[in-house]
Amino acid sequence: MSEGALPKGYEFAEVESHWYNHWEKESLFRADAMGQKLPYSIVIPPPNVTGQLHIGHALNNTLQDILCRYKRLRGFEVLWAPGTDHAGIATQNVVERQLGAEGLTRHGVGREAFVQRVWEWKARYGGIIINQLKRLGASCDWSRERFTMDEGLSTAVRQVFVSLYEAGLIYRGRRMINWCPRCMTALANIEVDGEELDSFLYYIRYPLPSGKGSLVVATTRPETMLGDTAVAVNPEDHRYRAYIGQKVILPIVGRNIPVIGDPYVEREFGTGALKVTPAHDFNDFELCGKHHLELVQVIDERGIMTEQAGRPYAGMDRFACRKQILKDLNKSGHLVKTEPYKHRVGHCYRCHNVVEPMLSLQWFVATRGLAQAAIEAVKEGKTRIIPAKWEKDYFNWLENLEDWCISRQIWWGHRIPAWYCPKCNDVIVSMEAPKECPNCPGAAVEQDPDVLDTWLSSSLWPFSILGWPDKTLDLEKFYPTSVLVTAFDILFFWVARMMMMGLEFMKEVPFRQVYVHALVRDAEGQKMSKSRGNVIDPLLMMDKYGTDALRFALTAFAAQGRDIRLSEERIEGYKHFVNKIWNAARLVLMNLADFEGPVRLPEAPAKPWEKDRGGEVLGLAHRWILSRLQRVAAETVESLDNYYFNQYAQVLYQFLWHEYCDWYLEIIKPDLYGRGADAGDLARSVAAVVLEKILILLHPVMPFITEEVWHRLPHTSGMTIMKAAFPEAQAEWIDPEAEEQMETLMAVIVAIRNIRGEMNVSPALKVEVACLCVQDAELDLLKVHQSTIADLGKVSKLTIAKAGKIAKPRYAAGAVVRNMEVFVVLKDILDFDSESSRLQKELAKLEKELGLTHRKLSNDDFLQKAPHEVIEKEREKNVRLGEKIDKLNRRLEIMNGLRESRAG
RNA sequence: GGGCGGGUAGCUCAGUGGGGAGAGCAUCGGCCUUACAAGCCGGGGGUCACAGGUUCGAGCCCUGUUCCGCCUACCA
Repeated sequence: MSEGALPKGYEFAEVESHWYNHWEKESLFRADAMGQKLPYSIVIPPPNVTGQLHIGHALNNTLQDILCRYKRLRGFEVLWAPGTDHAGIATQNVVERQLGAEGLTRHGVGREAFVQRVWEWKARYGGIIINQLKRLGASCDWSRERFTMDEGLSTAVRQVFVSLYEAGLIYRGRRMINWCPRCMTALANIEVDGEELDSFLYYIRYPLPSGKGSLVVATTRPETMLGDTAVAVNPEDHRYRAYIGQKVILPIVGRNIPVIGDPYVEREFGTGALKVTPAHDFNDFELCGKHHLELVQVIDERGIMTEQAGRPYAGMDRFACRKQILKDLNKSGHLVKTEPYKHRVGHCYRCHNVVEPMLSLQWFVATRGLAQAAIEAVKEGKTRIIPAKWEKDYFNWLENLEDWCISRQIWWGHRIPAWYCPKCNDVIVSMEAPKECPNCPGAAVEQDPDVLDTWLSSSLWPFSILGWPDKTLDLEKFYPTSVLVTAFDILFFWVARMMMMGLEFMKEVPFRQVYVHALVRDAEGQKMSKSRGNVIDPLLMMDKYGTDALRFALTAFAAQGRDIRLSEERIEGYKHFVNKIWNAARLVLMNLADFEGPVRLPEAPAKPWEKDRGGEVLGLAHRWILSRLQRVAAETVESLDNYYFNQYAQVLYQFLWHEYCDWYLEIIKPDLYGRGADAGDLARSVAAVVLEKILILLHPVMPFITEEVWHRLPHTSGMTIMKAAFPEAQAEWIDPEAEEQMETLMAVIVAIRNIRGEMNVSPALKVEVACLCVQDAELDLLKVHQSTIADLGKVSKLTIAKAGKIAKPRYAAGAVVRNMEVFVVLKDILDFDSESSRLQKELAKLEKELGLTHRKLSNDDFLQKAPHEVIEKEREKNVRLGEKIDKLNRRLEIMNGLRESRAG
């Protein structure tokens, strides 16, 4: 990858692996906690150790990488701290499946051996996602890579548990929780996904013992009737008021159960009568407490009907039982009717099985106080959520937060540091295992078999990854972190909990800002998922189009507050942009190959272009491109500082392609080829310098091609682009005059091309052009740049004259540009009809515009109330349009005259 | 039920203090012009969902309607 002319094609695969290895070898991602630079830090949202890089990761990490690379270029001490999450249930499930394939079960192999298996699995496959992140170009400091089950992080978890327990913020209690019968563990409320199901509402008759009358209840879960211990009605409901206090017979079972009154019951829903199953429903459990009802558990932890469900149901699967019950109720005439019904049913977020509400002894975090602090920190602006609309959801969630169930009945995870004495039943919570019960000398204690919710360890991530509970230099330098970059789907799972824990244990927010980015969806707006089969695999995309193209595509679509609809074609499209960069570089470097002189940009005095630089006066195109470069640099900073990633991508795309390539390089080609007046070094210097700056500006989003081309530039002498100086915008190079003049010049050229195109003149054919100017300034401008006009407009003979000094060419198509008239002479080929219709079309457009300005200017209210500048602008526009229209009208008259004379 | 976001060119979307409707892709026409056909040059295409309102002026602000998407909730 040496200097010199570039190969014809850009070989991204080779380049990407080469440079990534180089960066790692040179430790360019490593942060120095002792460094003097200002810190900028991000902790990665740790991917599951079982994870495969999906498109969401690709977006998330591309954005983080952009920020990190950008901040490095701007002189910050950047730490992007990476790692993976042990993902308790998910990982356990993966290894269980693996065991299953071998005909084994986790209970069969036993706890210790199973956990050993998981570690082996992790050693073997845990690095996959990390390598995929590297493939993406992620500039994480891998020397600081952590895993949530590392020794240090495990210590942090225990420390947190013990502290919260001692502070009374962790407690153990028997409560109603969500239970996954597949994973065989408790879940936190947030880990339950409500999925809408097409189901049925079943109406079941509960007769009165007297035989006279009955109550009909409506339910979606008929199998739970086996555990009913009451029927509830609304006490205000006159239909049922008389039943309150009486008993009804539970069909099939034959048990008498009371009818109770409670305002919780909705009169309008179903029949207005509700069957109460306290052991299997959150609300029914509430009623049970309030009305002192019995509690009958008919479904067990595996989702199997219990003995209490009675024959023949005991031992049946809960769904099989539902079918059987319906059959039986139907037979006995208790099933009144069945109607289709759509409702939401809780599913395990890991295995998607239907969860069961269950009464269970679990550990909880009391969240009220922690949540309050997390709310206040955002309200006080200590942490800013961007875009701000997410703050509302954040507040809302925290305000309604219930206690967090943190114990899981699985084996893979941080074991709960609680021990029980079988003799005195005391609970000992401590960092290390106690040798014996402190109350009962000699009594061995047993550790709680459960492990902690994965999200508990994740909630410590911003400080545990930096070494807490030790007082480390990393914590000192990099906590609080600068920003957390995440999708909204883990705002509550993770972000809110990090806020709570950070504030509790560090007494300081974990991050100054939270940037919430979009979700990547497919082209139809559907969430990407394997089951839908609509996933775009980022690895495949990198294989096909290169990492830079994928990153650029994601970035270009990362507008705030909107989901991304991604399709493969768009990624492919940005491969063209990568190609464009490569070819622009080829052109420049081709001409630098034999370039002896130093590549240099003149120093920037107050007005650099007014000084004679040893015979080299900076020409218009150079002044213009350098001026535009300053603005683009400023826009880059503005975009990235505000997380307008799409704007960042688009500004650079536009600048490189449509200004630098389409105009600047085209204009200086004669110089590069040694034919122009300004021949030589200056054009090469400016072209190379601007290219170099563009590469730096693009580097955050396209790290690979920028580094590769950078090294081919003659003056970078082996230095990495990662250590280049960021091209801060320099006001003294901003040159409004050059911008204005270039615009005029470009407008003239576009006018010529436009006529050629519309009149179907072959690009191979050079034409004669006349430009008639009113103003001296424009006349001079065109004269100075006549060779450029001739080159880019493909002009054989260019006449530039003061209006009125020469006659307007007769057999020509014309256009009005600013105060000038541009004519393309088409002596033999002019088609009067098409030219006249072209002019008419143009006229119609202008007249419509004129009508609008005219209406505004004849409106007194407008003249009185609008700001002066706006009125002035409108007046100028009015005059300009009027003149243009006059000219076109005259032109049209001539055209018509010519047509008649030719016809005659 | 509540909340949020969206409806702008054929498609996907920008439009971040109200003041001339934009881009990319697609499409059409013309070009192998020695960086690039993965390219160059040019063209066409929009009642900014609908209806009101505020304003001299609304894609943008307000109200209502409608369609789509998402999030949330204890009507079983």
